[in-house]
Amino acid sequence: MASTIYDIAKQAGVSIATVSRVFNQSSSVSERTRKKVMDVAEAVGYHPQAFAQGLASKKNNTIMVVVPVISNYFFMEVLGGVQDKLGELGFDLSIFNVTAGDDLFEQVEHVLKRRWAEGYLFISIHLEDKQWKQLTRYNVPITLVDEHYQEFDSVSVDNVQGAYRATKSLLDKGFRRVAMLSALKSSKPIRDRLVGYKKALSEKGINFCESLIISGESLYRDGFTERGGYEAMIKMLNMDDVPDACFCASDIQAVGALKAMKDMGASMPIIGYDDIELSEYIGLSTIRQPMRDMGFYATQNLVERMKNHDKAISQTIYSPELIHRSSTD
Amino acid sequence: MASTIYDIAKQAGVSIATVSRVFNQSSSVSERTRKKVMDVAEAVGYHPQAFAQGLASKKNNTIMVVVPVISNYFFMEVLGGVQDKLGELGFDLSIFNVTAGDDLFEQVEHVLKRRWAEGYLFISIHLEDKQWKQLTRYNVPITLVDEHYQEFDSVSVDNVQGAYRATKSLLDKGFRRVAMLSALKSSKPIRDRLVGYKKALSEKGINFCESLIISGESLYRDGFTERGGYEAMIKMLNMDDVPDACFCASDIQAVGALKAMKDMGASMPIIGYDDIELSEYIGLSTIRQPMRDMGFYATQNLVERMKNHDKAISQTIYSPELIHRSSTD
DNA sequence: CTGAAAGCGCTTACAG
DNA sequence: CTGAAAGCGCTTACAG
Repeated sequence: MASTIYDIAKQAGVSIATVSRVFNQSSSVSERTRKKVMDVAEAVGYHPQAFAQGLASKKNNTIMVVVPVISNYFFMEVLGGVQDKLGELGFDLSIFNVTAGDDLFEQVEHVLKRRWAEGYLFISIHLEDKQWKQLTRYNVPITLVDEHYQEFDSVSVDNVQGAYRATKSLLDKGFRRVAMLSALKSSKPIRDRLVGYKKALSEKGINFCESLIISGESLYRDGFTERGGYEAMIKMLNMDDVPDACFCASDIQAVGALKAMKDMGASMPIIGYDDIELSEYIGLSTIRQPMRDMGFYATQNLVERMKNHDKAISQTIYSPELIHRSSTD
Repeated sequence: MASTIYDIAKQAGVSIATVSRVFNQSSSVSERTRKKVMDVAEAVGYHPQAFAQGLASKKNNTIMVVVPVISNYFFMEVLGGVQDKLGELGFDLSIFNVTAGDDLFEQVEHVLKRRWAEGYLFISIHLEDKQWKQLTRYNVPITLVDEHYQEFDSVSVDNVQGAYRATKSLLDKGFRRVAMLSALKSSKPIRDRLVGYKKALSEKGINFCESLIISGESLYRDGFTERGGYEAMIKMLNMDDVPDACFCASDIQAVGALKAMKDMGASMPIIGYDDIELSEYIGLSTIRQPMRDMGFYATQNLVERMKNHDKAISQTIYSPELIHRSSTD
């Protein structure tokens, strides 16, 4: 049977308030009392219980991360940054994984209502403005990562800019028929990246051609998978008029695309998006999103807001960086 | 101000016990009463609060996963499986990330003491038998993944066997100087895999040679990184007597090794370990660990134990499978 | 089927 | 610096 604050209090000959104070550093307790309490606590292996502390203090020292799916390179990297910061600050991490089938907004509201955490980090959760607006009434610290809404702090990367740079880098090399290896068309990153792609084309006076936007059939993880990239590239190589070069919506899709080219004995310059750790090792040119930094900074920002609810809202937008490697040589 | 069970009770004209019952499905409440309560609850957006439920019921519907580091392919895959199962069962997921610098056992005890969860999944947490033994006194459901101790349920893969098969596959092809691209020597997986490697050698009557066990310098994540593999392969290629073939302790290291070979204009058959999703796409031969299944099954097992503390302890050991791809052709 | 009441293990003004 | 006491928002026998 685990011991409670009452057991410790009795054994140490003090009140439960004192025991509580000892475990909450801050308050004043004489060194002698503190030691007495700690000795007893250690002897029986006592530790305050998270529930009870949470109920009584309305704090639980927990940050909740809400993501679409954990097993994805982008989230993995962002989470790495989140953890680095959280470890530093001594907060606990909880993860809520929204499921694909059900209503996203409902799930998000559910998380907020249950009040599991003191602060929430929403990673790649895309809602409509009026839905975000509704969430403001929960009046709880929220930081958005890879999304943007004016009433919450956010940390994101300019997707339009990134896609623009990627596409432009290909056009600058003289390629004219530049395809975009896409994914689920309705997804936010795809929509933004398509805009950047078009922008680069039009700047060069090249007409946009719908048939050059190609995606695979498998829509698991919205198509941001090796398989999605593989399928799309196969399609591309089977076109009557094969594209000259290709901008891939993510590095992981580019990995699949590379395999497809190999299997088909074809070759074409391609550039990815993300710069996952792996890309350096397979020589993939790409657009770098500072994923780890985003997670790190977003967490820091969130904790600051938790301490000061009235601080001005900050929108941090990273500039994506073009990374040249052999895949576009 | 969020509403409580009292507000709902008052507005619905019932007792708080009844409101509580409505939210706990199980108990009997007349359809009329239930509806009345639900209507009010919905109107004000009421939801029971996790803390209070936890305190009162000693349950919190949460499973805690304890891992060394999230941002790692192996854990990511295992976590994917955990999530699949958890979603199905309606449990919440919490993650505790043990930090590298501090005492592992202390951290693990800390997690258990705080009683955050109803069940714990320890992934790749390696302790000594007597330490595991000590944890049994917490008397809480624990399932081990990628580790083994007789008093807890566990799900693991036979590392000795896997390394043996990998090495043997190379020897069977006629290679004699087969190196092992290693990582932190003191880590459990490395120790086990070394045993399998040696076993395969001795079976063929080949002497074990210490100088063929090579690892990189960077020990971030115990050396299980692209960089670790890269550095090790560079060393290998610079040896006076370059090995004929190489068994890599993980796929991710193999990715680095492949790059090193390319950079050095060298080539050598290599086989990895894990079979991360990527491997198929880069043609890496490897030993498959069913990571997703392991996470899935371990979670199921844990939940079963949570429901029945007295069920017999089960040790599930998966057999690693040899996957042939082009890297060993 | 429903209510009154005790209790879960803490925190935190309020006094002293 | 320390204690008595109220309260956090629920659950759950116990009665009826």
